[in-house]
Amino acid sequence: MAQGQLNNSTKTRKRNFSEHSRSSYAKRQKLLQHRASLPIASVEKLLVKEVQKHDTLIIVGETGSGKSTQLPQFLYNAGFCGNGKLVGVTQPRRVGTLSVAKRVAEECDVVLGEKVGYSIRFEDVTSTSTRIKYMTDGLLLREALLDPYLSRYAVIIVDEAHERTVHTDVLLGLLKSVQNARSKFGNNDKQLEKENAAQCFGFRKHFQGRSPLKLIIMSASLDAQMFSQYFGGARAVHIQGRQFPVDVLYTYHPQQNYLDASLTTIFQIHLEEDPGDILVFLTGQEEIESGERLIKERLKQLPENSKKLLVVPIFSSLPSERQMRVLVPAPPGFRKVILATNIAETSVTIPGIKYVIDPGFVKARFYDPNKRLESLTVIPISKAQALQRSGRAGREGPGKCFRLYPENDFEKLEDSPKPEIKRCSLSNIILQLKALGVDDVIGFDFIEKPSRQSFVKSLEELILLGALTDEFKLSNPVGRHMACLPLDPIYSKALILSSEFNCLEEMLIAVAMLSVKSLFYISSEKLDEVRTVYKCFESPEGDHLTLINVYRASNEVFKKWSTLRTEDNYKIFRKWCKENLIDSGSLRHAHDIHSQLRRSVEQMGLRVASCGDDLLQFRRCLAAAFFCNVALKQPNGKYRTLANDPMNDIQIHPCSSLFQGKPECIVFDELVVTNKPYLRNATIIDYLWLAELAPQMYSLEN
DNA sequence: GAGCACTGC
Repeated sequence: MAQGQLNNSTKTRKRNFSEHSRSSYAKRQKLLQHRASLPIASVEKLLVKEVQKHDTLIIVGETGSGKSTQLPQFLYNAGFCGNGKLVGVTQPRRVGTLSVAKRVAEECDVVLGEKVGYSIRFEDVTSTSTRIKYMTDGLLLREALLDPYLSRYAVIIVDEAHERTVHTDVLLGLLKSVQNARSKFGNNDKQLEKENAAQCFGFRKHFQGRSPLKLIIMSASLDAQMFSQYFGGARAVHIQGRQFPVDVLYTYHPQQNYLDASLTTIFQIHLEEDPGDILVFLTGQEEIESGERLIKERLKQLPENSKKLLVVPIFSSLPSERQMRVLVPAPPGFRKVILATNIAETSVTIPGIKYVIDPGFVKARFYDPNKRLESLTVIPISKAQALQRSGRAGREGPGKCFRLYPENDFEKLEDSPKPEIKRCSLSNIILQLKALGVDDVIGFDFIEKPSRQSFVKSLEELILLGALTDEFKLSNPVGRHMACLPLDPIYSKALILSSEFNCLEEMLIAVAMLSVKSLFYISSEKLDEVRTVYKCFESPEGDHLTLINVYRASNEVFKKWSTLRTEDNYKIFRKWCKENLIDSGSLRHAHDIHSQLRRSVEQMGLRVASCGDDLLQFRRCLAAAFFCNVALKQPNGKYRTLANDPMNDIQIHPCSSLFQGKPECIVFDELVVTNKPYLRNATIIDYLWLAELAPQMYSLEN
């Protein structure tokens, strides 16, 4: 696929060269000028020297320093890619990866996929000539499963490390041990080779990985100290950024109602301050939608000849076309006010912002391993987030940030948010580490270690699922197969089991659909409409079957487009989605996941068969895999989970097809607390199946 | 009878 793209682009370039040569020359001059003006440009030699001198380097680069685009080029030019080795750069997000790679390819004047390439899930735009490779951190982790010493890389740069995603944290630990092992091989110590070979499976094939690995961690300032300590006192270098000054203003008193205070501030800015757009950080969809309504009401009360204000919302579950609206400049005479979640902190950069309003809160997810319970809670932001938010006002010129809390409250904030690894289930991480040859996962060198209880609960789950033996070893073939699939262990188990239940075809669809969040875009106005449409797909036996119905209904129009990618076929697909109030991006994503999973299970030699109308088989298979997620109806009509720390009085989520029917016994996908605890994506099972299908957890006497 | 930040393989 990458090859095809390469050829195409090369042809296009040749054909258009004469027409575009003049404008592309000008564009290139501009690019080079921009490069030379970056703060990092003046320290190129110094940086290269530091990398040559130290195996690990922490680079603290402020926004606008050019570190992500320039440093890899410096290293390439300094000869770090000798012997066909690569400079790898990891990023936490797909879009970021792609856009930096594009930019660098332009700067190097090469076709993307040649010297400069990128690799993200579903898209590998690299070739044998690629030397600078941008990728998501999760993908490099997957790569480590195949090549435990990451022997192709001379340098690995971990960008945005301060965001502390699970992938980044695991990657840091892994890179530390790979670096250690590779420098030891450099000393040619046979005994150590043997020891390490025992630790990392697949080692014998990878003898090339003997040269030392250079490691560069790029971070924001507040966390540099911690990274340096973690890497044994590694040297930290600071690079100047290029930001405009931002005036930070605080309130005198804490605000009771921050939404109300935000509105007051919006109008104050709108009526009294110079032109420039406003960015307001709120916590969720509901808050943003009511904020939008309230602003429009207040606007009506302003005198007719007042300045105009355009309200634009943005949050992740908004379909991407509507998200794009924030990038469009306000029409003449209008000031734009953007109501955003923390999507605008890192994922989306909005041009034209001069004013930021920061109430100081964020919605965060937490996980309770004992109850297997996720919760979404509004909490105060950290200092790092507050700085990130105010920085959004100074990208194009001097700006102002209004923090809706007193200055001494700022001092009380945590430095950084709690890293994700302390807020999620460890089951998947443990499985990955085991597959990488890390036997003692609790002893793994995490930069911050999750709680012991969290390890214990996930280890228990993996043993119950049959992924680990009673001696905590990865089982063969079940555990190995599960580790190969890019899924949560329960989903992987469901796929593996379903080939025995003759319903792998159905389970592939169900798992792909469960992996995609927010398939239906639901704004508060369209609520009833969504219900009516959803009814056509609804299965009385539960949501898993409903999801399968949606997928199958879309299959015809999707297949038509995916086999012949014409604009017309795409329109037909989009029209179908629109009519059924489904987010086309999400559905497309589900189809992509489905085909990736299908390839994987076929490679494992599993038999892809359909159970046809025998849906009992499918539900029995769900019970056999999701036995940790079973709930029983209580006399009061609410539900009780059967985990070892059970929870009472939970409701099936009202969007479920089982919400009204209230069956006796269900399996569910998630237990989430928002305003109340809810069970999401439920399907009816028979309680009596459990003793037969999951005897490891349900013996007959219980 | 309800709406859930953000990512990723």
